[in-house]
Amino acid sequence: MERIKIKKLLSSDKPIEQVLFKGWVRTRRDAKSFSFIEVNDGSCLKNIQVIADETIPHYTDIQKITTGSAVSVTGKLIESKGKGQRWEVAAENVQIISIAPENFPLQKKRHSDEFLRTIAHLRPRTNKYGAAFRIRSELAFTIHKFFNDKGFRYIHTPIITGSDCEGAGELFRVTTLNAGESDFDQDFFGKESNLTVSGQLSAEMFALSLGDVYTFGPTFRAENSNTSRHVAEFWMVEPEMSFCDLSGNMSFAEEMVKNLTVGILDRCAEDIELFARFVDKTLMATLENLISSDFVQLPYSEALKILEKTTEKFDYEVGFGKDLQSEHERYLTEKYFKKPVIVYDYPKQIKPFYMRLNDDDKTVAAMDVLVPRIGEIIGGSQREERLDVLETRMTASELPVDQYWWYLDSRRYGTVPHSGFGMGFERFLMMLTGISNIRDVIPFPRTPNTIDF
RNA sequence: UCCCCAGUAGCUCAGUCGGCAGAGCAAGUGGCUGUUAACCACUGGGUCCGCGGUUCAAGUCCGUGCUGGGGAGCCA
Repeated sequence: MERIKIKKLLSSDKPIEQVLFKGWVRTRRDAKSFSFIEVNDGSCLKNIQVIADETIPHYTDIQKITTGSAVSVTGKLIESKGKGQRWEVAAENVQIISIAPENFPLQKKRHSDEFLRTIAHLRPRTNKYGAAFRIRSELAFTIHKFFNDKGFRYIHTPIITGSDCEGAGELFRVTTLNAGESDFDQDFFGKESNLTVSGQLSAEMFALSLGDVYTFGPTFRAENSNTSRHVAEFWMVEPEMSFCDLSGNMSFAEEMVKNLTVGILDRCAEDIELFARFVDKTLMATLENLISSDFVQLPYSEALKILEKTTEKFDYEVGFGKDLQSEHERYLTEKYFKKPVIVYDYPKQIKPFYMRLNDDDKTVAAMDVLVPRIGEIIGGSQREERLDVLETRMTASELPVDQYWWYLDSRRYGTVPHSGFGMGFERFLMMLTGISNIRDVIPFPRTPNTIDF
């Protein structure tokens, strides 16, 4: 007999004479002449209830089954005689695959996220984390589907890079040298190399050949960040589009955020419901608001005016040339507009060299998408396509221009306006689930001083 | 890296003014029951985060280190 997933069993529209399924026991309760066993196989949030009557083989062994044990069950799928579930399985045979001893850490009660983080290898067996990682998987699929439907090509940009290209923070060194050796000529690549902080520069080359492209892969930052929104290894989605200006970039970001949210609400309704009930009571209202409202498009200079006018007290003052602080961003998106806000045209001195210089010579065509509770979820820009302007800005930023010869080539040969952005995959998951710590939406989080599992 | 808070049973937490180490859940035993975070009774379970100090006496006060959390910066 073929094994059936519990998700399929529970969605059956009629009884089934013979079924076989396997999974892990969440709880067992003894009645007078039989035992209730709840089994979960990870295919969905819900467990299936098994009725193991005392007349079935090995009943005394079945009574020793503990939470966490693995079982294989055959029997009949019947309508439940009890309340609380439509279907249950009248077992004909319950085979114990393995018994979890009494020190199994997950108990039939609520555990704290902090505790579960210390057993990250077991936490996907809980309702909440099982749901979170099913949603994570579905979101990845939905992203690929969205881009594929839009005619974008998926580009695998390098994980190991040869220079401090992106200039976005501290890098993780990649080397085969031994400790104490620092002669990069003798290193594996013959020069200094690091883990990537962004696939953007590579993606630009492919946007300028395949048209619309995206990358979706791991990204590494060696920043000593200790917050609920930062990890050293995370995943980023980076679309890059030729013949697209900042306005098109912003519209596209909004369309993508909405499309992915709608997709997950549709594909993961049951799992999202868990978060709406137990993690964030305002989740559904927040997501409905996100889908139905037009995102605000707000020039940086206008954002400053709003922040200067308000009576809200801030720890940091605002002013042209100063980047918006978290408190400013949160005020704009959570209190002032109460919906997602795209701030654009930032002062050039606080943004990287590759962002296109505006005609005012003071701002660049940058844009950040801010959402309530999370803050910045997307950062992007129209790219500087003019060779002379780009070189000037690189020199001003004291970058080793010669190392970027290949990047500059794209501006020498058939350069065109193009735009793109990076979206934090984990931050998007936080927004979708209401989970407040980024360490809880990635299977095995990497943070300063922590590389367990 | 900076600021703030916390660390007590397997888990969640209480512990008053410095004076015998506690509860619920979990585990074990027994009972009851179409139960559903089942229920009832009993039993076992402690390096009070580590180190140092003050004191007749420290879970409690002081110093220090470690770990975790919240906030900030950096950013996605």
